[in-house]
Amino acid sequence: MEIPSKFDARGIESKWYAFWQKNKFFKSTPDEREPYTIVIPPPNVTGVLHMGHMLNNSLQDIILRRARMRGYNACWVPGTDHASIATEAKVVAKLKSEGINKSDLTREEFLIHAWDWTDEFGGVILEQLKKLGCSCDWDRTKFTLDPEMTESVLQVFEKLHDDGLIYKGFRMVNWDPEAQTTLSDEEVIFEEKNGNLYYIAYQVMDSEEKIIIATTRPETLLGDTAVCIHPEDERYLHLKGKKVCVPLTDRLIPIIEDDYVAMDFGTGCLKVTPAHDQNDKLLGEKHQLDIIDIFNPDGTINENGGIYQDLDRFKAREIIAKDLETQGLLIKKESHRHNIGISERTKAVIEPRLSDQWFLKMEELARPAIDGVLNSDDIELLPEKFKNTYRHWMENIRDWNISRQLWWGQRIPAYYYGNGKEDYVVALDEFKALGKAKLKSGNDNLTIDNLRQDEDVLDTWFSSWLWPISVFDGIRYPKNKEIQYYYPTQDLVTGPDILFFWVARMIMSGYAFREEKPFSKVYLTGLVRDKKGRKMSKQLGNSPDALKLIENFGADAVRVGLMLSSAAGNDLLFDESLCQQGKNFTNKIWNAYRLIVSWEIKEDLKAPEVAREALEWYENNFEKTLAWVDENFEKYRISDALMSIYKLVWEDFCSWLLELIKPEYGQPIDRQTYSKVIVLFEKNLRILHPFMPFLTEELWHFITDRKPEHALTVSSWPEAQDFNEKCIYNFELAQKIIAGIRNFRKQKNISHKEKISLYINADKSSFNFKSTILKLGGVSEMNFSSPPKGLIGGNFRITNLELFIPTNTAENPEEEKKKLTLELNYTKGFLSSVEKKLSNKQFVANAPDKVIDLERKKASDAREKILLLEKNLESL
RNA sequence: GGGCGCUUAGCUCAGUUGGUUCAGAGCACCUCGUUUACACCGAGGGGGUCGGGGGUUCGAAUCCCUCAGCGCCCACCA
Repeated sequence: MEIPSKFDARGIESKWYAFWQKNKFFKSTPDEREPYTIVIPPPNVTGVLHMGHMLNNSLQDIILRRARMRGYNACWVPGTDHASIATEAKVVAKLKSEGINKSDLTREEFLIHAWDWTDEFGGVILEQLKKLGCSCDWDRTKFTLDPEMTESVLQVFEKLHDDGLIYKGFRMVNWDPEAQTTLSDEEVIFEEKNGNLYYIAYQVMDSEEKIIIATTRPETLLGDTAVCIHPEDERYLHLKGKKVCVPLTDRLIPIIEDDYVAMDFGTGCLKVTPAHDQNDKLLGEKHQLDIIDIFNPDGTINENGGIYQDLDRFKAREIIAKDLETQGLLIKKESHRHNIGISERTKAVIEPRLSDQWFLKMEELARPAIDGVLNSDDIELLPEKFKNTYRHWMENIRDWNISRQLWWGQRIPAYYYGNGKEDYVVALDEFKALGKAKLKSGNDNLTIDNLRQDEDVLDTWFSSWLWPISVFDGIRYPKNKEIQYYYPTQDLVTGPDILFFWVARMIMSGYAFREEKPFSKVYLTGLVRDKKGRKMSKQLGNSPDALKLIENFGADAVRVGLMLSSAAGNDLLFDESLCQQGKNFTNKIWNAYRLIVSWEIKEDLKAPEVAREALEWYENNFEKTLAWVDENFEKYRISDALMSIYKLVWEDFCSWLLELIKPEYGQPIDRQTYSKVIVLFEKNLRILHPFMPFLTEELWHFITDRKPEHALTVSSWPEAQDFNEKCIYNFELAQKIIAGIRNFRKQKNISHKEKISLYINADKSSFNFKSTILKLGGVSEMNFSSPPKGLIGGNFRITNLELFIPTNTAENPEEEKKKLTLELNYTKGFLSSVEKKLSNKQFVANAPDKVIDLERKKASDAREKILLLEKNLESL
């Protein structure tokens, strides 16, 4: 049967994935083995695979596949996140395109649409992970809105509320006018933008004077309830106690004094808008100011804005500025760079807004999480530099706004039975709520109809922070077999962008609800960027289609391409050429296989010396590399591990071992050599398998004659053995000699087909890998002696060996002489510099012995070389 | 504004406690080579004042100071 010379990934990937699935190789149930657990960072249920997912999940798969091969009970729990705000925004947009407004729907109707959408697109991304080769236990797939997951979330809410950690507060929150919900502080990103600083004149009452105030947001003057000056600001002392008129209105507001005002910024005067600024709110509370909210939820001006009602906030800013100008109240306008908060999801400019929201007190929860990561090393954060960021955030942690004015998500289990602020109870369902409400109110006549459930839902992260526990149902059943077995999990692999959103909170929830860390190691990957270093984004269109990549290059190639240049924590500058490199590698392995199986085996043939040498070296070399690979895996230096395997297979196995044992064209190979090569090839496949699962599985079945239900996936990771360092060193010497010979041929224009003879000034008995040099150097005769006098040719050095190759072509003696003289002078110069160093008393006194020995050796080598060069010069 | 980190070959990065794995790897590049597994290949080669300056040391890519450039996180002086 003809084997194609190019490896075609397409045909085999789905075949092997189905095979693995059918045999339940990825399925995990608790048993007597040690578990190795990873929970997936759940992607957005309606998301599609992007480069970040590919990187992140390839890493998890590589780590987990190796663990599985090493005999652990490997369990990778997959799942998706309901991503309340992102998904709800998508559903709203879709409905809008069908002519349906969210506001026209009831909550129940909207949720039906949302679930339809989820059922239609949900899980697409999980199918895409299968294409990548991810070895998840799909029977365990979870969704953060699954009934039991939701129940866990509500149970946690109830507990935290009972413990007094969850409270309701009227606070300044981040309002997203686009999604019309509040956001947590973490969901707001700040961007430096150009804006204007407007200088506006406020007429002081009972005075001719006007007071000038600088602001970036003139439209908020509609909500001004005071003007504030510094109590010691001499410029304004005489205005104390007076009132000013808010421009464009007839409202009078007081001038108040507070040392919060910076005298040196703007005009030293501040307008106070308690409804729309955090600091103004504090000022307002301190000075008991009125609060005038001027915005509707969608960011338009409300009825408090008089003639400006219904204008969008940015339009209102424009028009108000213009009106001020016409009235001569806009003194000046200067450009000003400042930070603007933007919604992470919708990119809308955040509006600070006062409202009733639910908060979670964080300080107490943070304490064990700080200790576990920073003091006790209970959890390891990789790379370590993130420890600092983590510390800073945790030590300055603020209460978490967990309520969202959305419908898609877990509805807050608070039930109101009266109109008072505290007239509510928290319970898992309305029946339990009723009982509690009767008890709390003392009113036995309450019925379910008297209860109103809070309208808000919980922040998505309030369900995902429980993920490592709730996927094993450890909230509802803390003693169940699964959670006891799989928890704490081993590794968490995710991007640094969700360190606070998710990782830190999981750590807190782990200690809070299990009194134990959720995972031992956190591996934070870099961000995937394009080759120009720009973030990948839809707008830029620089994000390659992940599935297209798999189709074009094959999943193995894409995985290798991603891993080859992604050191932990470093951003990955992705370029398709990386995948090409991966594809070239798959092809190289494929062709090595083709070569091996093309050999005809002859049973009574004796193994040639050169094959014996090569195999001995490769066996040792393999063990050395394996030890290094294992070490890198322990340090989570996955790309380094892959690189050493890459070189082992491509250079050592293909370019050296196979070239050495390859029989002459058309000749058979002996059984012994063949069997050994197969064993070694199979070992290569095993260490390659976590990186390239499909290709290796395919080849493994070709070269082994195991039963069909066996698989490389569930074979074993090779156990590192002792190796002979000396053997490896000697082979390297032989490699250098061969390279020297090849260089020599090139210089002297001697074809590689032409046999040469070689003189080496070494003891024959101490010289290994003779046959290797004979074969790859094209050497017909090796003499372990100095060349006879008068022989024409050239010589060169490899470490401490002197080599001489006779040639037929006569050298130009003058040229040769010149070259030798040059080298002689150079060596003499080198020697004198070393001797000078050795005669330096300070050096001899302070340098360690091994350094001095080294210098002495350098000197003696140089002396030897000088002698040799002089001898050669003489003979010319 | 505060904190953290980075700067080594054309590109992406290694470089552990200062001293033989110290100037490295992969890719790219240049030269040569295809009846002989693979041109998605082979053999060979060039290429770096280790961001600049200063210091400590017998010895610095590595430690200290300083300057410059870049990146990240945190922080609502309107």
